[in-house]
Parts: sequence; C-alpha cells; structure tokens
Amino acid sequence: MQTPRTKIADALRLDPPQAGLRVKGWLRTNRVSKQVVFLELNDGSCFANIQAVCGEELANLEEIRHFTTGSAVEIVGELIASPAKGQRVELRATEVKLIGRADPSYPLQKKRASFEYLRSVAHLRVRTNTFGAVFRTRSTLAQAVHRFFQERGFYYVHTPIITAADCEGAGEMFNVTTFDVGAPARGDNGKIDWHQDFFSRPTYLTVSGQLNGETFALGLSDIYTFGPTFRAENSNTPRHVAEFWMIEPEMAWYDLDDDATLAEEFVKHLLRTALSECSEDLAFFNDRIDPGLVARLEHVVNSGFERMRYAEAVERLQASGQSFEFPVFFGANLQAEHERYLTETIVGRPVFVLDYPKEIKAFYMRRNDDGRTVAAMDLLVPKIGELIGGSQREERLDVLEETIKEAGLDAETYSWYLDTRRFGTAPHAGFGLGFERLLMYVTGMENIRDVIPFPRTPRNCDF
RNA sequence: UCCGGAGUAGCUCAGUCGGUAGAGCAGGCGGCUGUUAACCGCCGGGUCGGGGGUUCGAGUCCCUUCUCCGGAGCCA
Repeated sequence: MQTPRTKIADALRLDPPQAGLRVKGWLRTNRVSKQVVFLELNDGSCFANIQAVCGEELANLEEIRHFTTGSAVEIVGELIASPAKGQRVELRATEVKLIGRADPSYPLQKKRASFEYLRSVAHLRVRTNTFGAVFRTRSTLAQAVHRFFQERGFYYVHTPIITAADCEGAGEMFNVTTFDVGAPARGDNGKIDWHQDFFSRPTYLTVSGQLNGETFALGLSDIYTFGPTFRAENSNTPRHVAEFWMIEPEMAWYDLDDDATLAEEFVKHLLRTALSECSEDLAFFNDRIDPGLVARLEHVVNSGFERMRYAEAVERLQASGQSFEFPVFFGANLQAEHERYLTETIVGRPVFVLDYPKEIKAFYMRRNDDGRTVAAMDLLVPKIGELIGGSQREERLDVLEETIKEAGLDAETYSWYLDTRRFGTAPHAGFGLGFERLLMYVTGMENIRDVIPFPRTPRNCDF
C-alpha cells in the first residue's frame, strides 16, 4: 500500500521529522556532488520548491545524477530540519523514481529567459517561478470575485457568447458563421445571404455582456457576469488581447454614486484578498517584477478613492501647467497621459472621474439634467490608468430611443432591450472591469499577454 | 493601423572602418564540493528572420518583406 502523495505546499508546512512522505513534481534543478545529489522539486502548489537530498544509500543514485531539468519525479523520504541555509526543511530521500524524463532540449533551462521568449513556449511557461505565481494569483482572484458578489446577494449570470447585436459600442467584432468563407451562400444580387447561415442572420462573438446583464438586473436586482469577451480590434499594445475575461455587475435601484461605492469596495476586496492569500507570490513580484508593488497595493486598500467630476478634472489638468502631447479641453477624451497625470500626480491615489460629456460616451448611459453630460464613471489608478468603466443606465424609454437614433443604431435590433424600459423600467447602474487589467495591477506584470494562459492577439493564436 | 526600435548558437547578447562569426549561460563528458543562479576543465553547437541589390568581398551598406517589442490610437 502506497502512502498518498503530499502536496509540496503542505509538506513544507509540516514540522519535522516526518517519515515516509511522498511528493511528486517537476525538477527545477539538479545539483550533483560526488556523494550527494540535490533535487529541487516544484508541483505548483506553492511558490517554493522542496529540496530532496539523495545519498549513496539509494541504489539508483547514478541514474539520479542524470535527471534532467523539467523531468517529472516522484520522491519518498523523511522530512527533516535542513542542516544548511536556504530552506527550513528538506526531504531525505529513501526512494526516487523518474516518472517522465525531460529531453535535454527542455526549453526552460535554469537560466533567465525573456517574457517574450516564454510566450513562444506558453504551454510550458507555467512551470516557471513567475508564471506559476501569476496563475495561482489569477485563480485566487477569480474566486475572490465570486465571493465578493455572493456575499452581497448578487446572482451570477451566464450571458451569451454569441450575439446578434452588430454594435454594442465597443470595438470591432469577430464574425460567427458556418459558411464556407470561400463560398458563402449568396442571393440573386450576388451579396452574401445571411438568411442561409446558421442563425439566419449575421452573428458575432460578444464584446460585452452588459445589455443582457441589464435585463437580468431588472428582475433579480443585483447580478454580475464574469466571462470571456472578444474584440477584433487590431490593437498591438501590452494592454490589449483579442480574448479576455470581463466582470460586469449590474444593479437595479443604484445611482452613479452607489455604483462608484460598490466599485471601490470591489477593488479593495480583490487587493486585500491578494495581499492576504497570495502573500508568497506577491513577495516574489515585489522582489523581482515590480519593486514597491506591495506598498502600493496596501496604500490603495487603505485610502479613500477620490471622486471628481470630468469638468473639474479638465480644469485641474489645465491648471497643472503640465505640458501634454494632446490638449485638454471640455469635450475631449482624456488621453492616457492625462489619466495617469490625474491619478498619479494631482490626486496621488485612485480617482473616479464622473459625468463625462455625452458626445464621448455610449448611448446607454443616463443623460444628466444639465443636458450635456452623462452619468458615466471611470476609475483611474496609478501606473495603469483606467481600471473600471461604468455608468448609470438610461432607464427612460423616450430618452433611450432618442440616443439610439442619435448613435445611428438600428432600434429594431434593440427592441428587446427597449422592452425593459417599456415594462416596469427602473433606475440601474453597473460597471465593467477587465480581469487581466486587474491582474496586471495586482502582480505588477507589464504585459497583458503574461497574465492570461494562452493570449490571443493579432497574428497569434498558437496553442 | 501610425511612429520608433529589434531580429546573430537552445537562451541572453557582443560583433569596430565592409575582409568570411564570438562570449556567458544551457547541453554532453570529466573533476570537485551539504549543494542551493553551485563551481572548475574539455567538447559539440550557426541558412547572421526571408527575398533582392551594391561590391572582388555583406552579419555590417541599400531596397523590399515577415515577425516581435515599445509608444500612440481603439479600449477593458
């Protein structure tokens, strides 16, 4: 009867001595001496490796000497207090077995590699310190998202991935079709006949679950979505991917202030969770990726977020005397440089910018009484700029019909959406948070392609 | 998509004025040590991103193209 496997995270927490411990993992390094071989094993259960010491009493010591980096290995041994510096405990091996040998051409040798290179081996990069830490943190924060909303009585809604709304106001969309793209069905006029396609109309991958989410909020009151989102925009930046995960809560009876309050609590909850549950991984990020990270996150958790109307933000940017590449004036979209200056220099902490000019925001945002702004909010945070975008939604049927027309959209496509305003409409609000953007903020990783398992970007859909 | 930068050994990079390709690490072999980015010695390893041009001669200069990275835009 075999003893069960102990995860390395658990083994490292035990008090020595512990006989007969069995661990399994992948070899990070193999240091060979004349009489002794040191194996360091990692199974992903925590950041740290466990060091196994293999002595001459092992019959297969000669084989162990040649274990290659990356190999899958099983070790049974006694957990003892380590006589050497560098680790509290170590495993004195009594049995060492090679489960899966790594060819010497293993791409992740004991050598610093660039993130750029590691993207080309995305199927293996999770075995590195950095990516192990990133994806443990990602998992923890995904759970924290659900916990935050569940604790507040929100319902999790699975909004559709395939949509027919040809303009949800957020960038280019991917087509979804069963047509042979080389020979799509055509009508008599030679144009593509979408009636013959699977859905009998053009369809796309969703760019947002919001409109569907709103219908559920106007029934379940408090809901959120958390799912994949797609943008076919030809964006080549460290902040954009074609497939990403977005969190979109939607709340009936909320106004813009309530919306911002929830967003602030939400962000703080996620950062607090990361600080308390991912401390070992965050310590690594703080040490090797982004010095000052932990202090910055703690600062945000402990500070009240500023709230500032767009008009005031423009005035204060103008009064700052700072020279920007793009001019600042009422009616202008705040550029990345403006957003960062505002949150980093003028305010020095996260700031909600509220009540934007209606011309630069989406049709569904609620018109303010001043006639020229809408109840929109952006949360700007130091170092990365916009983290959250949200708004109170236009609940008045006549106003909404007007803004759809002004936006040049087809009211017919939105008839179901307009129905919610026709039948028991109610004030409501919501926001969207890009999960990967949040992860960048929490980990200090500077490229979004390094916080999602298999990034999809223009010209890149490997793996 | 626009602007800028970069593609040289498995990885990270150097390569001068145009003269025929190097280092560190990794790998293989050997040595040595309770080691921990281990250390020491030896060895193997290259279509210099692709195509074209100039030249006696191109990694190097010119044109073109592809890809990647950064900035901007779009946005989350």
